[in-house]
Amino acid sequence: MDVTMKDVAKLAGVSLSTVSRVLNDSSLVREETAIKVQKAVEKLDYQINDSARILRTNTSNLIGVIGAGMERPFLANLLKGIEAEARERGYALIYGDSDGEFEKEQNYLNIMKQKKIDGIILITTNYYNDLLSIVKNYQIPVVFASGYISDPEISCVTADNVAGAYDIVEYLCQAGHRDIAFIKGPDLDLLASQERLRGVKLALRLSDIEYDPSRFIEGDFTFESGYSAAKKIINKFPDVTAIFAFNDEMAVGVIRYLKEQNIKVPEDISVVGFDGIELGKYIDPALTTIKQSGYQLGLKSIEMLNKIINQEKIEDNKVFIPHELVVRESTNKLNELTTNKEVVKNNRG
Amino acid sequence: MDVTMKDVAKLAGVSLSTVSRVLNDSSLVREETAIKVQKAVEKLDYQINDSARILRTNTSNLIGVIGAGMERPFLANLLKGIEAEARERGYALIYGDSDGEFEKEQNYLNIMKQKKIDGIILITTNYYNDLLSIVKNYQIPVVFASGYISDPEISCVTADNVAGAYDIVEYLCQAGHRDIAFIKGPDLDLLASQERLRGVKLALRLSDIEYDPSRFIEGDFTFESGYSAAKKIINKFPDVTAIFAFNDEMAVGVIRYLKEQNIKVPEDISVVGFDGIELGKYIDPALTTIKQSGYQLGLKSIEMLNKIINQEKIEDNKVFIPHELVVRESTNKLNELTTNKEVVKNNRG
DNA sequence: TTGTAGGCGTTATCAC
DNA sequence: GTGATAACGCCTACAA
Repeated sequence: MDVTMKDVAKLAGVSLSTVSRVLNDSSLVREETAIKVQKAVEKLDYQINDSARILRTNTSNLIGVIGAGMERPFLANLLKGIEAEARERGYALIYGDSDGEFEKEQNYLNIMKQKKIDGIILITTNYYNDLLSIVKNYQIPVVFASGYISDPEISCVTADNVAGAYDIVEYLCQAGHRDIAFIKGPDLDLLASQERLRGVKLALRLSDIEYDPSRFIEGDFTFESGYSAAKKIINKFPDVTAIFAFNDEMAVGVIRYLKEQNIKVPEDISVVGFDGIELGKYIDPALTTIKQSGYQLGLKSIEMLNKIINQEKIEDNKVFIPHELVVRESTNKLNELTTNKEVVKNNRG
Repeated sequence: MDVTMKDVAKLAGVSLSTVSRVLNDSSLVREETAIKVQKAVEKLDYQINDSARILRTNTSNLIGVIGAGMERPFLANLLKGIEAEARERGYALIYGDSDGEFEKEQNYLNIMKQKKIDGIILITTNYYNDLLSIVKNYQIPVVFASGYISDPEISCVTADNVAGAYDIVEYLCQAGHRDIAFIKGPDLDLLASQERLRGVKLALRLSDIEYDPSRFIEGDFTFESGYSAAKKIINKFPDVTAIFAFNDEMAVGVIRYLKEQNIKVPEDISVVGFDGIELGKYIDPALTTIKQSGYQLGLKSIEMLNKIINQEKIEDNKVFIPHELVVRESTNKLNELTTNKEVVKNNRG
């Protein structure tokens, strides 16, 4: 069996409670005694038994994360940010992937409840409404990190997808593009993709361009889906001058397809993405996109969750992280030569 | 307070022990009673208190994962594979990023021990020897998933980095390249990068090419480091005909730099990577590389760990996952035209 | 300032 | 088949 407090107490020649006090930095213990205990702890390499502590205190310093498709670069960085900030604040992470299936989400939620997690970060986009009612019922502090949740009781941290999509479409329109095609996320995605869609519609309306649903091809945020969506677009709408893929990976797929067809980017068709993943700087042509920081998103999510757990006052439970339009090489003004400069426009925060 | 077994027992009109038996599928309980209990469980939406169970049984169904740089596509897929297979086998995951720092690794190891994890997957490459001695001392089942560990007591699952690197260098040599430059991983990486280096040396020797250490530039597996390493290479060795970056992201960085210098890939310089991430198919030119499946690696790691935990017999505690040379567009034979076909050569495993 | 004792929610060992 | 009851290791009144 492992070393327990009892062993430490015996070695230090004090009682159990004294050991406990020392371990919990209770001030009411003589320095001399504390040192004795510390020495015993080190000598025995004592490690607290977390289960016993949790059982007793009902608080675990454990945060649950339920996500889906976290291998996408943007989300991988989100997870990294979550982990770093959670560690910083003394939480450990228990992580589950739902594959976007409600049953798995539900399942993880139960497991996490059983483990008495202090709070939970949800990154799912499909069945979030069902999830919310479970979470509310369980009374677990929760922060959504994958989109805007209108329910006033629920906290969320997210990029402003509506504004971001608006910005980049406006940019295209101002560059003279009117014949634009779009690659959405999965129709099951009720958050980011829907929000970006709203931003697009808004920008189109203000530029006096008719909204044509048939110009929105469904993708699934992978390279491959961008590639095949591009094929459909080129076949159905040979006159497009610009394509907006709702994330960078799909935009990369688009660019690949266009190259194979000897269609020049940006001379023939401009291509833009969303997210601003690192890769976008290195493909050719470098990708014009809306940049947001997944890492930052993760960090802010934990920050907010921590406040909720500690019942601190929260000014606003809907938080937007900054985004910016980054113009690189994959876009140009209609009937103009390409400019290769990287320009940062419109940095909101 | 939450619903406990006591509440269930009361509602079902049975004793605590009976409830426990039902929950643990003990056969020695009358069907009738079992149903009564089940109903009470559902009615109260009873969830077991995991801490109490762990405290009592000393087994947690929890697997710890300590990694670093997990946002890299290959490793993100590894994590995905780990998660999927762990879930499948009834484990939950507790995940920590060490940033490649020994102190953080050590710290997570302690936290995980306190949580009574059943086993641990280590994906770190720097201080693994120090980690190993701690893990051994803690007597926790462990599987390494980031390289070959020679210690016969330690299990590992990994791609055959030596053979993979050998294969791709041999391929370059057979295509007539003798003037090759290399971009290693960080010198701190004592596993994958070192192993690939060994494979390279072997292939060079067999092709009768002198090993010149100055032709090995240190990178850190990022796009950016590939980009800047390429710059150094072109300046120092203007006559190279091929560059082998030790992972795909760096290879993408190389290709970007070469394009900016109007150096044609593969006509002027062939470029190869390692890992076979999805992206490699979509950049232009598509990347020749050694492909291995991170997902598969994760899956096999959990499979092995599960066996160790259950004290099942293990035939071989060193497992290699398959790799294959995938020839795409970024390489050609010296003094020949590019071929654009994707060819799978040498699928071992 | 320190020690004693009860209980957190389970499981396991006894009896019945 | 079922039911008491004693741990598991820790925290926390309360007592000293």
